[in-house]
Amino acid sequence: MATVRRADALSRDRIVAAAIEMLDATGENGLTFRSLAAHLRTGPGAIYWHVANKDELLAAATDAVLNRGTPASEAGRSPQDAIRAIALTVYDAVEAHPWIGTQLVRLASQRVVFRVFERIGRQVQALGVAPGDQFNWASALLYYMTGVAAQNAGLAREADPALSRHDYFTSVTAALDPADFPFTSSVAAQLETHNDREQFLAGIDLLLAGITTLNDSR
Amino acid sequence: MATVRRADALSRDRIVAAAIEMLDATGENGLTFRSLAAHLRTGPGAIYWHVANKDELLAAATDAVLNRGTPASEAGRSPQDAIRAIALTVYDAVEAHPWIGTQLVRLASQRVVFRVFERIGRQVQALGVAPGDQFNWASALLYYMTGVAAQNAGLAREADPALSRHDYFTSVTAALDPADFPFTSSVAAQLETHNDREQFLAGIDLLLAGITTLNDSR
DNA sequence: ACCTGAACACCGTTCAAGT
DNA sequence: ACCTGAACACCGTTCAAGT
Repeated sequence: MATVRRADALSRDRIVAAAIEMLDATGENGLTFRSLAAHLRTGPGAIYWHVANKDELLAAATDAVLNRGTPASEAGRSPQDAIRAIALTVYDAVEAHPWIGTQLVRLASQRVVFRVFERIGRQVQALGVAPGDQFNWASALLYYMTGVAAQNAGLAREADPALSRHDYFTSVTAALDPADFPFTSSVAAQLETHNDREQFLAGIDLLLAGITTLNDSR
Repeated sequence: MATVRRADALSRDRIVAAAIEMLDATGENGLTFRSLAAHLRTGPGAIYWHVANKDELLAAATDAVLNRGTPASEAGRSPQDAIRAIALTVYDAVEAHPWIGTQLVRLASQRVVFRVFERIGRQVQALGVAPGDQFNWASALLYYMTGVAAQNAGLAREADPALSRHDYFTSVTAALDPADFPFTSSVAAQLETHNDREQFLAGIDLLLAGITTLNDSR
């Protein structure tokens, strides 16, 4: 016999879903056990019956967001395209839920991170990379992805959300002395339209080009 | 006439130095305005006379640590070697002070980050990279570096400090089902000695190889 | 000008008491 | 078994009062 529950009973899933909603709406700083409990029309203590602590809650929310939808099958495309697709999945998830960027770097979320690592690693193998390089190069791809994610999350958390990243970059660089920052200033001056997603992919392509080159020369 | 001060008077520099000391000794979670004030034999309010808030204090501490010592001159070496040296400067600073890793991704520290970006960018220019690629490729190098830094900082903050990262990797992967994680498991099995610093450099070399290859093909 | 430390407005987490 | 909400042990930050 299944346990009888009130229709509005709490559950781990409902709590995680509500947490995601609040994180998306009010950012990382907007989620507290008190605000979450109020949202769920209960007391803060109730949440602890279903979730061990805030770290676990954030990890569960990250996990849920990254595993939404069916993971695109890697069949039928080149390993390079598969890696690009995996990378964009993560990128787009961070774009939609900036707070994940912070979580990917936390201990409680390492299970999710290893899932991405595994998918990347298989494609690195499919590229015919020598066994001795597989770990390093799969790691490089992952570090790059989490690096972008963490930066984006950091800015989303603290910068004015009304500012695009393009605006942000130009406003920060405008404060720099061009005499001390010739490269940054020259680059900022050229910058008309700057697409962050394309820039992210350019980095992935750089790593893929490196893998191809170094792999052939060994 | 210079202002007369007690020998043990507070100053921004003394506060930042004490903060670095405490961050190194007790980690990111060990630094509070109360503990810092106690260390300085004063009240928490006193610190606010010299420092706007905790974000500014952490940014100042990060700035101080990354700018210690004379920045190695880039003269006389190849751009590739110069980039490796810049990357290792950051890596070693994070190794010695793991808490910087978290800061490099925060808004208050962007000034320091742009200093690194500038140094990398000049070397990217020295490599003869086409203007249209300079921004993307310098960014890729920076994102990779901060990605590694943030991961290391995350683990240092939360994992058992007695565990080496090698131990950590094997303990996490041991909990994964080899059937679901064939790549991760195979890689973990091969892993005898795993040098994090060398792995970091392998990623930099991958990016450098990519730059050389893509640059020649355009 | 600079310092003190009590007080304010929060946190995450616990736990006795309820149903 | 599950929920409630007051209470505990903290935070960062402010500010009247001191020197």
